Amino acid sequence: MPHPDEHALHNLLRKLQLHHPLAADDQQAVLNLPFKRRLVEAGSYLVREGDVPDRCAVIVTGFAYRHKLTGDGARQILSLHIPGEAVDFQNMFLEEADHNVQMLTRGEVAEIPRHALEEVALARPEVGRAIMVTTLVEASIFREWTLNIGRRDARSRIAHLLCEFAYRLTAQGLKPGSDYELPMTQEQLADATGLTAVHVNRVLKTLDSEGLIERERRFIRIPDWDSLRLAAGFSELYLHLDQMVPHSRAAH
Amino acid sequence: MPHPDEHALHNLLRKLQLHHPLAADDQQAVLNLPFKRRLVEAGSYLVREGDVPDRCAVIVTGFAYRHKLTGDGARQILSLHIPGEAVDFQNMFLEEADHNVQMLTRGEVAEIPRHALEEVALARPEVGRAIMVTTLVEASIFREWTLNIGRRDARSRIAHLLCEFAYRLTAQGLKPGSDYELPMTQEQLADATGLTAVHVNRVLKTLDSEGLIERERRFIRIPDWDSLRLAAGFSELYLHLDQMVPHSRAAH
DNA sequence: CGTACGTTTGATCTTTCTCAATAATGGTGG
DNA sequence: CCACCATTATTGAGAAAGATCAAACGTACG
Repeated sequence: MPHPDEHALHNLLRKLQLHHPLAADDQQAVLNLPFKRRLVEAGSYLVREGDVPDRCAVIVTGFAYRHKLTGDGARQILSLHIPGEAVDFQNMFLEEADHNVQMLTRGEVAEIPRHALEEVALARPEVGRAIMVTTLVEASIFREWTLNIGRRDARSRIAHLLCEFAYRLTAQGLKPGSDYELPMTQEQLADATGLTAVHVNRVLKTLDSEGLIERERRFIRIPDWDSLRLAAGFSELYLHLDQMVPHSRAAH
Repeated sequence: MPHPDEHALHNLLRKLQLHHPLAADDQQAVLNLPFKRRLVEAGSYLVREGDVPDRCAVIVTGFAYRHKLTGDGARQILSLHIPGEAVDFQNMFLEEADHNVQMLTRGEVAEIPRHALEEVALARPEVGRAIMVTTLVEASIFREWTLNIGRRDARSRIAHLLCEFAYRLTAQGLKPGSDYELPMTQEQLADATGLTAVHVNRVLKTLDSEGLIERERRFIRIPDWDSLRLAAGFSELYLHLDQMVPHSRAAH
């Protein structure tokens, strides 16, 4: 939950500046963007394949995921999204959405009209660039997921996803402690890693018994960050968090 | 081979306009970009992980691929690139390349200084938008590959890659006939699909014996486009080739 | 407090991988 | 043009990771 009187786009600004710091007036321009707050249930769609995007949803609270389906109805989750992230940069300049974005949990989004966003991006080159950079970082994460699914075994894949999520939460200032909630069912975890739910369950148990993670409901605690990183083959360079305090240091 | 007196950036312009048509003066601005031609051997690197990008390579002739490696040295090919494609849009606005781009074949590239490209993108919003759109389409292809590797079986994966390559060649005007050369070893095909070379070989033979493809060296002929599409679960929407003549119609 | 959803577990099956050997192919120097 | 070498393609046999099927167990929430 954000502080009640905190600006709904504060998190978006934070996210943009993770990759491209902005001057005070550019910051203000982002915060001045028009938007409409909307409460959304778990499972509700923020974007549907085939939609013509006319607005851009920013997550204020809650979590979302991007996915697409094969002709046979198999689902692949393509990315996870946390508060502060704009889920429509990927679609905004295209005619038609090529995938779905759905809420993982209940939450709140701020919807910014597309034209307002385009106007600011054009009038303020540094804001435009911040959007571009943020979009490119997302593409970098897509690539890492392809590597993860294509070339790592089940144990590493899941460990990698757990590392990435923790890292991104920390970067966004959303993870004060050494544990966090991973707001996904094992079925969703399976669809994110190209596995089956049954196998995900077994791998989670293995990671648990190996002492790499501790689980309580969907809360994950990572007792030894370096061991999990090793198991995952995780390297955070692809997140392009240049100006960040490294997670491992923050955790000590 | 391009016509000898054809402009080296002609193909880039064509590619950009596949997704976002440009006015005459914007077109001219693209063609006026400064560049240096360079001959490159098969296997030479256009981008290396860790590079600070200061120029953007456009493929004039030949083919390239994008890839990254796990800590254990396993390679995942992330995308294929054909003449006219700019290989560095993904890195240009980031501090540091997070993956490699390597030539698949011998060929020629035109290297455009980064600052010149940024200047044009800024001075000419429509060119900037064309670059943005092209980059987003690339991201869409990354997502389709994740789906392909995560949720399709080996046969569909390979069929899908064959469909995509044919489609993109056609869109770029590089495939006049009903066959094409797929300039990859089976090992590279394996790294692109998350399989092993041995299994790729077996699947290719299966596709061949099923009559879905005919092979002669690395030339692929697709006798019945619709059957291969079906086997692949291929739908071209993710390529965002809005203004294109559909391949199936062009093939009739 | 019951129902739907999510998790856990076992048994068995299948795809794909691994290892290993052989056969083509293409390019190179003589 | 030919012989040679390195790379790539093909094939077989056996192993393994992960999928499938099925059932039981938890637990959140209306």
